[in-house]
Amino acid sequence: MAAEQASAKPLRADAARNRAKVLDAARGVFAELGTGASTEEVAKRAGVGIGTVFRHFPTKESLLEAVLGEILAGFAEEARARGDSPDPGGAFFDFFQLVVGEAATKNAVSAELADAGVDVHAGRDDVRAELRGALGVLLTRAQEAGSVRGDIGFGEVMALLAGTSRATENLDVATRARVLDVVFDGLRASHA
Amino acid sequence: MAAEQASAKPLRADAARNRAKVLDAARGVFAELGTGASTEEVAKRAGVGIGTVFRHFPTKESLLEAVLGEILAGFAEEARARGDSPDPGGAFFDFFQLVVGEAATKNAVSAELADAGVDVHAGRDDVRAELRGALGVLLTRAQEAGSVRGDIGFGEVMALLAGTSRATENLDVATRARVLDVVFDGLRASHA
Amino acid sequence: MAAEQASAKPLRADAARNRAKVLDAARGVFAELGTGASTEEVAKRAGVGIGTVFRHFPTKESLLEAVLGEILAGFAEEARARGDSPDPGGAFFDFFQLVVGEAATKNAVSAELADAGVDVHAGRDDVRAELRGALGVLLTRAQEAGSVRGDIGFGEVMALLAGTSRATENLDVATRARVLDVVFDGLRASHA
Amino acid sequence: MAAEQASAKPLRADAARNRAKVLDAARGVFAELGTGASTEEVAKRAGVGIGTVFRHFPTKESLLEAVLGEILAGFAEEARARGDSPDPGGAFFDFFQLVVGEAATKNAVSAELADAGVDVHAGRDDVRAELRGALGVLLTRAQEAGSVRGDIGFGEVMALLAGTSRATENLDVATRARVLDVVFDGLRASHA
DNA sequence: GATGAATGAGCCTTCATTCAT
DNA sequence: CATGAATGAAGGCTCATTCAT
Repeated sequence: MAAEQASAKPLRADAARNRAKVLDAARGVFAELGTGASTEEVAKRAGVGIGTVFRHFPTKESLLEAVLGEILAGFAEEARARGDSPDPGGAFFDFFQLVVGEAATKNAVSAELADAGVDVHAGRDDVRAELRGALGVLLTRAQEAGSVRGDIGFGEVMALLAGTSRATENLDVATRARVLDVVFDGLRASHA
Repeated sequence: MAAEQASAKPLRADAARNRAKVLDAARGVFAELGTGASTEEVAKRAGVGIGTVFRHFPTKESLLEAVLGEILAGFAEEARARGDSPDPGGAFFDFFQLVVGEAATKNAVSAELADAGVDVHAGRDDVRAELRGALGVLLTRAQEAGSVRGDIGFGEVMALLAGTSRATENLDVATRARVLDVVFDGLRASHA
Repeated sequence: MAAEQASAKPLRADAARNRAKVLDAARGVFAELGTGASTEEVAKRAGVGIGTVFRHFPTKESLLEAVLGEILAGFAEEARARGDSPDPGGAFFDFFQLVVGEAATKNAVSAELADAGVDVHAGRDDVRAELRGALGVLLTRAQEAGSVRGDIGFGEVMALLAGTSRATENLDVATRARVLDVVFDGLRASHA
Repeated sequence: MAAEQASAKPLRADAARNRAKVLDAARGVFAELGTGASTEEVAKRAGVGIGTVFRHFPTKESLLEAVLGEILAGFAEEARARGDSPDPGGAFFDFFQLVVGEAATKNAVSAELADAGVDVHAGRDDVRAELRGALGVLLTRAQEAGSVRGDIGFGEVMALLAGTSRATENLDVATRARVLDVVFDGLRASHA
């Protein structure tokens, strides 16, 4: 009654633990091996039977979605945390850099980020909405503060985020910094 | 310049024709269906037996590489054609836009473009060198003309090219234009 | 009537209730989905956990057997009820038709009926014996009354019952009636 | 040019041989182990790789259909061969017995026979049509000769065929003979 | 006793690659 | 050289059965 939290079933303690293990393993595996990695590999890394993976995520696609959801949720969280920063511009660019940096390590992140901008799969709309909301705040405030050009919206930022992440994936730190600098300058441009 | 058939075999006329058919088909198939498309599909579209595909490209990966090579070669060509433009800045941005636009249609292009920036696969170094040369000219001239910031090089441009292509793949035209505008502004920035 | 719990355990009230629920559900599920239906489905329909199903029926096969037993028991009951009919021939054919009609609805019935004629699985001999007894009475009386040919026994009737059920499963009513008519005429034949 | 025979591709000699081997193996495997037998088993018995089975029959279902088709075609052939017998009644019953006898050995036959009566799967309509034609002749002639009752058609006969086959599958010879006798008498019955 | 999460063998199917024709 | 049949590893997914809670 008090804290029901999620949606349907409370999920037994061990089941929840396994679900988390699987999700974690999946994140790692897909990051390292790409989304083409086998479900078996995920199971192995999670230290569970393959049946367990499929019990929690009845489809490979659903597993992918869940991973993406987690990532996006994490980003939304980060965005939210910066929502009332006294330095809106800094907060926005800080967030941008964080996301891109994340993608540098985990290969799959950017791939999935790309999907996140567009729609594609149902069910994750909630997470996407959250991210849209939190990032929207960041963006709007930065624009109002004059730190970010006013002629772009959520869609453009997501695309830039995904694109820069992708572009940056296998680059050395210095080059990555320069690329990011270019994009940042573009974002600042007073439309010119 | 002089010598045509780089390495060993002169390649009979019909063989060369088949090689070309396969390459064309592969380009189309991978563009439409992604790199996950089956080799069989390529053979079918090329109108040849699957054995023929494997005779010319002993591995699926080698076929992918060849396709990438073709794409890069085409881009190198385009870059070269703009090498002595009286408007260096225009030439550079024109080229950039052309590449990104191409990727908008052919999904696989950007995926492969990504690899092109870094090294990854051997054998394609020659094409990459050509592209580097031609694009280098475009970039340098644009920088000398003050149209592009001076603190970036080939690597950064390739990354931006790849990233923007990816970011832009599934966007509507208007959004795509805006994203491109941001990147362009970033590239123009007087270092800031 | 007298003795209820045949063999070992008295079985707690709720346990017995669960057993019944499972059996009922199984009957329905197998009838609708065929014997290939999953045990999980049975559990779901019964409103119990899958563990409960396996507690009562340690094997899917044993569950199948139990279902068959129930069906046969039901038939035995029907046969018994007609055992002292003043119209032995009518009783026999009436029973035959009843069984075949049942199978028309519940697909699995006939499949299992087939096994019932022969031996196959142990443990169900008691039910089979009951059916054999009750149907035997029906048959013998019908034969003595001259309504059914005398050169056949229980085995033949069971085979005919199973076969006709099967044959009749997916037929429209009219055709089914005609097929039944043929078999009935054959059963009546004075050996000829 | 001379004998094109089939439909699309002439099929290389070895390919045809393999197709036949697979079909034969499938027939045997499904007969012995039921239609639930694995495709792998079929491949093993045929002495080919599993890929070969799927090359010829892209789906397990298509393999099943092919097997059924072969069986039906064989029956159609037998029926046709008896089409102009001087003894129409004998021809009909002879054929009936032949089919039922076949089923006695090969378990799957009757299972598939059942489907054959109704429609179920497309593609096999041609074989079914042939059988319908040939058996139709047998039936009509037998009816005209007064050997078979006139109030039944192809559908009834197919159902009886399938049902009797099923009923008879695991019976000893004597019982089988008696069951068949009953059905035959029913078929002869002057409508009664 | 009941529950349902965990397990893993096994199934169908795809596809890169090889090789006889 | 071209062809396409053959191959078999690998992948996604299901399901009977076990066992900790």
